Amino acid sequence: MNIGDVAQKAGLPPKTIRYYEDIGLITPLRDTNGYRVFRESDLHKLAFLGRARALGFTIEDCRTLLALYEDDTRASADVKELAQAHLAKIEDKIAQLESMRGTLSDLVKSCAGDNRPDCPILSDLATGQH
Amino acid sequence: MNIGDVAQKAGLPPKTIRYYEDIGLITPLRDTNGYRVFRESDLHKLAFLGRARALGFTIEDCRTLLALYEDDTRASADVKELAQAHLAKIEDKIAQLESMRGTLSDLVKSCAGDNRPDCPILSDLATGQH
DNA sequence: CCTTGACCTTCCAGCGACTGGAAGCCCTAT
DNA sequence: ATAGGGCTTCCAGTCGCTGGAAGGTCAAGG
Repeated sequence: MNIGDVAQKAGLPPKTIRYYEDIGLITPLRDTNGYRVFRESDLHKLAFLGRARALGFTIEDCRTLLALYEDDTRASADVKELAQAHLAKIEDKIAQLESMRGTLSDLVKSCAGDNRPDCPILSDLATGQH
Repeated sequence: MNIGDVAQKAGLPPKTIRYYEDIGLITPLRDTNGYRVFRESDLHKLAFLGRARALGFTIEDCRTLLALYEDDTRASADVKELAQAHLAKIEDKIAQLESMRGTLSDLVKSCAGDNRPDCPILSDLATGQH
């Protein structure tokens, strides 16, 4: 398989796949013309990576997850720990964003949004007082 | 005021303040020795920027907000529009993260987290099937 | 056989918003 | 005189790609 095919099947852009090779996540073979040749195992890894990335794992997490996946003697506890730590970070970020949303939506509601210059959004930013 | 003082008062690291000068958000004066000299108005702007950044506005949004703030003839509608667009982005991001959280917390729950290698988290990543 | 166009290759630069570190000047206190 | 802290600039790195340039390769059509 060439990069275009595998990109389509894995749902990842060719650029991303080349990048993953660069950083050593995959190591496809090479044809005599220099083209990358992907095995089924490469495709499988790419799909794995795509799903892990879609869950928000960092590239380094993905590297670890792949290594765990390929290690028959892994302990599921290690995987779970990684996932839990990641989940905690996501929950932190959600909390942050929800706090922003709260403040912002209050501000938006309180702003007339007309031709006049008076604007509680700017006043709040200027003074930190609501 | 020197950069250290203003950093403390504005709650921003000196590095960030220098960066804000680099990109033209503020233009402090200079002492004969080359040190930056901050006026009250600079401090005020920095505090404004700190609050806007804390609400998640991009630097370019902040630039626009500052300009609106300093324009007596602004229409509050312009500010509101910017804030609303930003709010929408935040809500999108929250939705994304919540979807991740949902999947991840299911996976974490389903994983024994013991010494055995069997792990639904890895199976899910490998196959995309739960 | 030649051309066209789609694919592939590498390499370099840029995104956003800083942050770390090096090298060196300045100022104050002892 | 020296020690320390603070200030300066500049360069590089973060993260995960993404865009673009310059050029090689391949299959189909004329």
